Amino acid sequence: MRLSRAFLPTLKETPAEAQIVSHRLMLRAGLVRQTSAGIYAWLPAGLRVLRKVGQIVREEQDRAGAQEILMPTIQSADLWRESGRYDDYGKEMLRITDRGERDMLFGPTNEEMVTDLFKSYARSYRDLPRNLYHIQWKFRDEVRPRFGVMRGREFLMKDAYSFDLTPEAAAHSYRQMFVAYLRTFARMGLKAIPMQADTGPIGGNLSHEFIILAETGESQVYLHRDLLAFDALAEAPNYDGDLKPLMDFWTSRYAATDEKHDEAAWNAIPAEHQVSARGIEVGHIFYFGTKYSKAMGLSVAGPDGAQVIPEMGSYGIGVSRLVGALIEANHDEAGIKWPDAVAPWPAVVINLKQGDAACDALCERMYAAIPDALYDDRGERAGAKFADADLLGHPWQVVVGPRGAAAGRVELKRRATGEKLELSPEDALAKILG
RNA sequence: CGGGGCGUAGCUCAGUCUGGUAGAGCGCUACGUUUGGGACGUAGAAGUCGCAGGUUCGAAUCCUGUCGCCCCGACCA
Repeated sequence: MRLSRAFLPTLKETPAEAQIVSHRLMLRAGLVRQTSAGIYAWLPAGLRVLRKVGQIVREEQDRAGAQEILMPTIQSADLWRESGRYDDYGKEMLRITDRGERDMLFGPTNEEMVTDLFKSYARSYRDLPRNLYHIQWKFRDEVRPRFGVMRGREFLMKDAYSFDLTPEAAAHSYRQMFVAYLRTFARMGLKAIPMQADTGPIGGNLSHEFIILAETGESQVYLHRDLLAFDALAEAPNYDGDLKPLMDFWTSRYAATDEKHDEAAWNAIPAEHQVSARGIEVGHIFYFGTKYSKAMGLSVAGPDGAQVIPEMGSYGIGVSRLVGALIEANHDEAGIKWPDAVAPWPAVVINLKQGDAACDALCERMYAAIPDALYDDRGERAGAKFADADLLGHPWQVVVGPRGAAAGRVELKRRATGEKLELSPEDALAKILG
């Protein structure tokens, strides 16, 4: 994409409504535009990130054996009356009436719908286990939206729903998602720590929140320092095998949010291993048994012919929230520092002197050689281009000036570290593409 | 939902107390000079002062209502 033709409206000053750093940078870098409280339009750069995040989520869900579907945003109130949640949900649910005076709603989540959907087809235990997910916009009419896309009213979420014959099988499905989540966040360059969460009426220990550490996090969290050194991508998991050892490993150190914090267990940890910080919840998984399957009349024939009510779990990842969270975790004074995996563009080629034949030629050559690169071919001054490049946070900046072009050299800057190298075009390409 | 604050040019804001018919910086357009970290000069374009009533000879300014947005708290992926 040539910047001279791109819809990439960057701002020098921060709009007054933005308080936290990710919100400020998302507005300044032209990633999103607020259209109402907690509702955002995604501009080209932001949409690219949103899609990359979603794609990583999708790949890891598929790898773990979940299957993608796409359910509607608008749901019938009748579905929610079956589970009893229509009255329970309160004003957070956006209720709509259609032209036929039917009660509808903009879905805040999809347990009812997916259970009803699955019920239409599942007949026998042979139809289990199954895990269905979708990545869809949700709406929760928050009393007080804030923090930009991290706490919006409309948000993009991946939600998966597992159906199993027995609690033991459901626990396996749960572990599959647990492991898939570790990999998903790690691939985005995030250290997401699983922390035990409230399980509601089911009990047990099958509910975890995945939390990343950031100064602007919404909740206080406590964890053992070892967890920060664990590598979620160290080995490719066998999703059909026994995942319990892996999950046990990840839950072997203390990690808790404020609500679940246990002072006694915390004090047992040597002070130098204690980490107390703010955290952002980016994922939440839980097992809830037959709550919805029972209420919605989902049952299948078991091996012995008797009807069995499937055990269910649900698994959420805040896809749009992650875009904000990624910025919270990767930025400096000048702007965003995108991890390679989610950057809107892998590199920007900065032409410091349009009209200089050698400069133009070398830029065109670099631009053509880097797949999906951005080319700053605007007639701006160098400082403006550098400032925009730092703000947009492209992982690599390929700076081509008249002196370097004449000598057959480019300057390669790594945004994450600030490291700058004078290289031949070939060596620069090797570093970027390597 | 309780408490507080703010709506004036694309963005950041001044002007409101003390009514007299709209300003600055940035951004934008044109031209010239510049050109490796958000240049300078000259000339321009751009606002029904959130909206609706009211008071007044006259309202961005005073009064009433209303809508929107933000912050703190309670709540939440």
